[in-house]
Amino acid sequence: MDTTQRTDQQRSADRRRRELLEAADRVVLRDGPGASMNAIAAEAGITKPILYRHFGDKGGLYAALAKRHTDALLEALRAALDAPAERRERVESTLDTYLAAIEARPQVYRFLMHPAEGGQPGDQGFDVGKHSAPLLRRMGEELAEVIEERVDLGPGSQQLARVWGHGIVGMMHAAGDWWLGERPCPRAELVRSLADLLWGRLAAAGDKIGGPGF
Amino acid sequence: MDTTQRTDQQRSADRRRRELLEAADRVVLRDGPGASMNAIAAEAGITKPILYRHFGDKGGLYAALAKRHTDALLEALRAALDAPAERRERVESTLDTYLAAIEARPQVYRFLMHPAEGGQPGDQGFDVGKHSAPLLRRMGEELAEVIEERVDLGPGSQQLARVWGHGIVGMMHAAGDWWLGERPCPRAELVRSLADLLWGRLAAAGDKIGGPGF
DNA sequence: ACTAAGCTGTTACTTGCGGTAACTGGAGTG
DNA sequence: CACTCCAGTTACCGCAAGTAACAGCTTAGT
Repeated sequence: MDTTQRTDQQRSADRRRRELLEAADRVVLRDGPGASMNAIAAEAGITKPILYRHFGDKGGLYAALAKRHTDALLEALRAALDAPAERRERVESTLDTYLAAIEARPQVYRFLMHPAEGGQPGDQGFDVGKHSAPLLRRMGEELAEVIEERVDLGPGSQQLARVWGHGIVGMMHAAGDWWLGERPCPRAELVRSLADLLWGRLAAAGDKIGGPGF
Repeated sequence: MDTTQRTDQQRSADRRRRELLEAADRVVLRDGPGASMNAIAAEAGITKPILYRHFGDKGGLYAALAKRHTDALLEALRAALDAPAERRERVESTLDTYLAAIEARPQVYRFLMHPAEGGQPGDQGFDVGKHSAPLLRRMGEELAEVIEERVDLGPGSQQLARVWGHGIVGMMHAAGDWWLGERPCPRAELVRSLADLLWGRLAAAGDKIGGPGF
């Protein structure tokens, strides 16, 4: 027996797991994030307990599912973040990468960020909250690292970089979410507007009429 | 019959509704957002169907509950936003108001923003997603209005103001969420860091060592 | 005073989900 | 051939949302 056999089993288990995840992906993208375990199992051509053997509980499946997309997105963002270019260009490219991703696959995005939507009444969502947050947190932490590592911020730089990392990610996320819902302008314009904000245009702008402006 | 009688009934109904909401508030703050309708009804000293008569479904109760806190918070933010002071001071005051609010009542905050957490396995959360978003959206829109109304942004100012409104709110939210979880620094420092970010300090800072920084 | 609404409240039920226990059939190994 | 693993199944439990259908009290109409 042994190592070879074990690896064989493990391989087949891993393959199965991937198949299950792909099936789950299809269902979630079709039925929205409120898809039931039964539905996912049916799509995969099997029944519930198998899902539970592989993923523990619904949160586990959700986590595994989210991890795939999350990792892919983070990879893309890292690339944009590490590209050789000036800071402004790099910021814009990162923003654009993120926005292009959520624009290209809004279903995935809504699953990651706003699970437990789009269901009929009586719908109970996934095990929300433990997974959408992590994506934003991870993005924030990664951005913080890059900032701290490349930008000279003087004393207290680490703290500052983390605040900024999470703050910028939140800005990107909220603006992207709103933009995705209303599509008030082309992507490039949104990117430029956000970069302008980060570049201090709010502080530089003059007051409009009476009294001190915001 | 009629108006007088109706008003009487309506008054008593409204009072009842308020009592129910207060009971729901207590339960949600005690048990987390996963509280069951049964538990809420029990806290109010009555049983489920009454809740359903008053609020339609769980989403309705949730919405009503969220609206109270949301309105209160927005009121406070409006005050900070409209105070007579310079722009930077006003921005800091608004940030501080928001952060003070979530710091003072983190349970309420988590209920508004991250419902469907803190439950045991098998817990199905509230009807998430339809309510946490609205708060952020409303804040974003209000901020956008204030910006557009007071800051001179040249052509395309309305679009730009909305982008910034949602972006800034998202920044505040994400940074606040992270800060509330880790408490890495006093509130005042967070406020200053975020204001610095909005004031373009990221753009102004120099690169650290090799190559163009972020 | 008696009945008819109309309110608040109840108990008891249905439905549908997440999650689990216990059984079934087939493939490899002495 | 017996024995052990597995993938897989059916059938079930618990629990929460939501819904009848019924019970009592207050109030109005005649």
